[in-house]
Amino acid sequence: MGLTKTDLFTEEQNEIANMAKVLAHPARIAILQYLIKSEQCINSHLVDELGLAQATISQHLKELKNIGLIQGNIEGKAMNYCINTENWNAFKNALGFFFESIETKKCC
Amino acid sequence: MGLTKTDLFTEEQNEIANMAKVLAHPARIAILQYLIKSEQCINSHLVDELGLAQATISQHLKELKNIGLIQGNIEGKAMNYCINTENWNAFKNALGFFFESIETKKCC
DNA sequence: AAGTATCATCGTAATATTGCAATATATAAT
DNA sequence: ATTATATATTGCAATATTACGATGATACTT
Repeated sequence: MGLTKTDLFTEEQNEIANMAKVLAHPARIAILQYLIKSEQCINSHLVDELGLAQATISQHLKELKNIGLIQGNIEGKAMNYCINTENWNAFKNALGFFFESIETKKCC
Repeated sequence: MGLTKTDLFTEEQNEIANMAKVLAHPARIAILQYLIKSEQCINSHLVDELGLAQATISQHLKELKNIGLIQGNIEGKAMNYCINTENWNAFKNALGFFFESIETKKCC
């Protein structure tokens, strides 16, 4: 079916899954790493850097922007994307909280 | 096309994406949270807990097992799944490292 | 042995994601 | 105004993911 039954799960569970989904593609990881490294960039740089078509990269950027991990500012005919630090930290904390929630106990 | 071009990216980028992909479904988050809470469980408990079909849950458990986040031990006719603490920590560190890699700088 | 319980696998249907060419839009340069 | 540059959007083809019924495999029960 391909249709996730989100109504079966808590809001928290759906949110964590949605955050993870945005990170679930190497191109988006590469974009984020490039943004982190260069502090800012424009789409055209990424086309050379990643080797994907311009349309594809634009699509990945859109997803990153939708979830709030990056933000874009128009600069002439170019587009300056950069990390949204506030949301980046929110992501880090949410996923960090999830991973910390385990108390190391014995198991089977 | 639906086919990720993994050869364009570094091994690290593909690994992070693959880790995120496993977390990118609320059912798998729910399973992990349930495992954390109850220390162990069997498939049949999860069917009651989650409201998904047994086949579906078995499929999600397989993905979690493949990536190493959980491990299963046969116990009679039941199956004891539990968190693989070692790999759990590896996940936590890898994603943590990724999120820490940013130095808070000014931006656009 | 026959029946029951638990979990995995297979086959299939439906939706989602990825990728790109073509096109649209907007600004800068000439 | 026309052309060039940079990015977004649209439409489409192909693969991936999700979900589940049916079936298979295994072990316990009687």
